[in-house]
Formats: sequence, C-alpha cells, structure tokens
Amino acid sequence: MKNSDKSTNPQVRRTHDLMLDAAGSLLSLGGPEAVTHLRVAAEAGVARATVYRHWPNRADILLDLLRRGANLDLVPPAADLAIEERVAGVLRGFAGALNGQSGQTLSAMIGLAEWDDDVFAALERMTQFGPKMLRNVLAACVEAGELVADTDLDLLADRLIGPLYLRRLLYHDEITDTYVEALVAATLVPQVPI
Amino acid sequence: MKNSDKSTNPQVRRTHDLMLDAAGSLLSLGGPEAVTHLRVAAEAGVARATVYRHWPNRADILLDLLRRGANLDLVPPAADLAIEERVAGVLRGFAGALNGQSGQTLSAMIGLAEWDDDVFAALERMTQFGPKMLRNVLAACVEAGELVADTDLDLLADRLIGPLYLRRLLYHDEITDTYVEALVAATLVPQVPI
DNA sequence: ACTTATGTGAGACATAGTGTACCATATGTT
DNA sequence: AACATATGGTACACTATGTCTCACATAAGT
Repeated sequence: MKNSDKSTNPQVRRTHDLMLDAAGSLLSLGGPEAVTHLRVAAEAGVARATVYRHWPNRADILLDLLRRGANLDLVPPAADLAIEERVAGVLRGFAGALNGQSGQTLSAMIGLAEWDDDVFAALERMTQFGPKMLRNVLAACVEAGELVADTDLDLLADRLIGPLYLRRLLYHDEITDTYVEALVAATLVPQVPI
Repeated sequence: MKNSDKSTNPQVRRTHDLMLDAAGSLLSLGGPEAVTHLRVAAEAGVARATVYRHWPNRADILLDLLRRGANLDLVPPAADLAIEERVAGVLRGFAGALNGQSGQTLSAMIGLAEWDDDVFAALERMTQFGPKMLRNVLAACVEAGELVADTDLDLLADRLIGPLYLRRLLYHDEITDTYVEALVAATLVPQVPI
C-alpha cells in the first residue's frame, strides 16, 4: 500500500463516513457536548481508538461536520430577473440552509470559534460563501446601473444577511419567504441611477 | 438562621461571587468548555461540592455569568437629538457591550441555547433588552412623524441590530462607531412624513 | 497468490470531570 | 450561648479523554 492516499482508501472512507454520520446525528440530537469520541465510536460501531485516529479532539470532528454541511448548493439566480427578485433568490437559498441543519451546526461552531482559531478559519470559509455570491449579484446590479455606483457593497450585504442570522441564531424563528421579501423590499429602496 | 435568604447571607454571597469571578476568568480564557466545576473550585479556592451546591451543571454557571454581564447600562438617548443621532446612540451602546465580554459570553450561549431551553430563555431575556429600547426609540420617532406611520418597527430593529451581531459573532470584527453611523445612514433613508 | 504497508479492533492505563453522599467544622443569626 | 445553615474534605461510581500496545483485517504492489 505504497503511496496510500487516505481519502481514496475504501476502508478509510467507509469508517470515516460511518463515524461522521454518527457524529451528525449525535450533534443534532444533543448538541456539541454530546459529540464525544466514546459515543461516536459506539454509535458507529467502531473502535474508540479509531475515532481518535481520525480526529484528535472534538473540535476537529465538528469541523469536518461543518465542512460537509457547507455544501449548500446555492445556485446563482437567473440574470434576467428584476434586482429585487435576484437578491431575494439568493437570500431564500441562504435562509433555507440556515433553517436546516446548517443553522444548527453554525450555532454550535460560533461558541467554539470564539476561542479556537482553527474553528474560526473553518467558520469563515463556510460563512463567506453566501455573502460572496450575494456581493457578486449586487456588483452586477451596480454594473447594470440598478444600484448607484458608490454603493458600499460589503455594508449592503451585511444589511441583507445580518437580519437572517439574527432571526435564526438569536430568536430561533424560522426565516420565512415573507420575511425575506419584506427585508429586501425595505433594504433595496428605489434609487436613482447616476 | 431562620428565614435565611440565600442572597443576603454574607457567607453565601462571598463564596458565590468568588466562584462567579473564577468562572468568568475561565470562560474568557478557555471558552465554555473550560468552565468545569473542578476548575472553578480550584480557581476560587473553594470545595468542589460547594460549586455543585450553587449550580448543578455547567449551563447554570454560564447562565449566571450571562445575567451578570447583561447589566449593560444602556441609557436611552436624549430626546432632543436628530433621529439618526438617537438611533446611533442606542446602537453605539449596544455595540460597546457586544465588543466587550458580553459578546464573548453571548457567543458561548448561542450554541448552548440551541439544545437547552433554559439557556434559550435566559438568552432571550438578555438579547431582548437592547432591541426593546431601540423599538421604543423608533416608536417615538413614528409618533413625532420622523418615520412614516406604517413602518414595521420589528423589521427595522432587526435591520439595525442584525448587522452588528453579524460583524461581532461571525466576522469577529470590532464594531466601530464609523460602522454604526454608516449603517444608520444607509438604513434610515429620508422618508416623507405623512 | 504472495508479500508488504497500513488501518482497525480490543483492551490497558493514567488522568480529568461529573454528580451524589456523608460528616465534621466554620460561619451567621437569634 | 444556642441554633441553623453553608462549607470543607473525602469517598464513591461513573463517563470521557488521550495514549499505548498487539493481534488481526484490509488494501495495494509485485
């Protein structure tokens, strides 16, 4: 087994996926505290030592879970829609992810990221994906003259995304389509193109 | 010691404060995971059993820490200022709390609140304080005709507060006065009174 | 098919933390 | 001074961490 690539070895992939599934169900049932090497091993039907071999500590397990959950298949909206519809489309996709398990995982990570730089780096990668797409859409709107040229895109993206996080993480309210549309309507006030 | 009120007994207050101080420093150094009964006892120079007598589990310790940190002395702004200044004043006070230890404690609680209803209830009490004051200020603005009468106050409050949380909790950026003012300027667009 | 490299299973071990129980002692209250 | 209560200290059973060792299973190269 020279030149063994851990990610292509079927045995490794098998146990890895088994354990990650177990960890995922433990997380969504009991929160980050419930994700222990012992329970993951028991749940996955795997030796405890094997869990330690894949992830030295709890944060690394959660990190992997986060990476897996980060596959939010956010598709950019069609370019021929009105600006409000394009922005709302991105935000709806984003809201869907937040409403689901990604939101739960995110909740768990925020506390860890405050004291663990590796977790924070992973969190950044995950959370920058949505805003980046949004900023691209907004930049296209500026190009098309649908937004004034001196628009602060970063701030505008924050103003569109911030309330969604607020609702999900702090209020524990589901982000409805109605909310997204009201938010977009209030935020994207009609502006006179230059 | 008939009719003993635990909160007035000096011995109880002393040990309680000692332990809470210890817990606070453990939290800010190592995060929620570092706040164990064992370490709090050691750090406070107190018997381990005493820590358990005051708080049966970790969440209760953090809850008390949260309550103590919730004493954000947010003073309502003077009523004779311009609307932008009043709103910005509230938000600056809020941002100050988020930038400090309250933000750190909040980070720790969000993950716990996702799976612990008691923690969520406490989190709600803490996080509703700021928005409530903001809504009061905004309601006064509507009364004074500075905002149109059909303004959705809850949504507007979310739009003002959401970006602050986003910056602090997800981006780990300090919330500067400049940011607050840009946010207020962008959000409170000039409106025609009815 | 044979050999080799590597991953896994199973168990031991020391350590940290949880949660409860007990009793002697210290501290407040009356 | 007498009483009530909180604390200190210790023991116990349990869960979890993190490391280690060795036999066994699995995958890859020849």
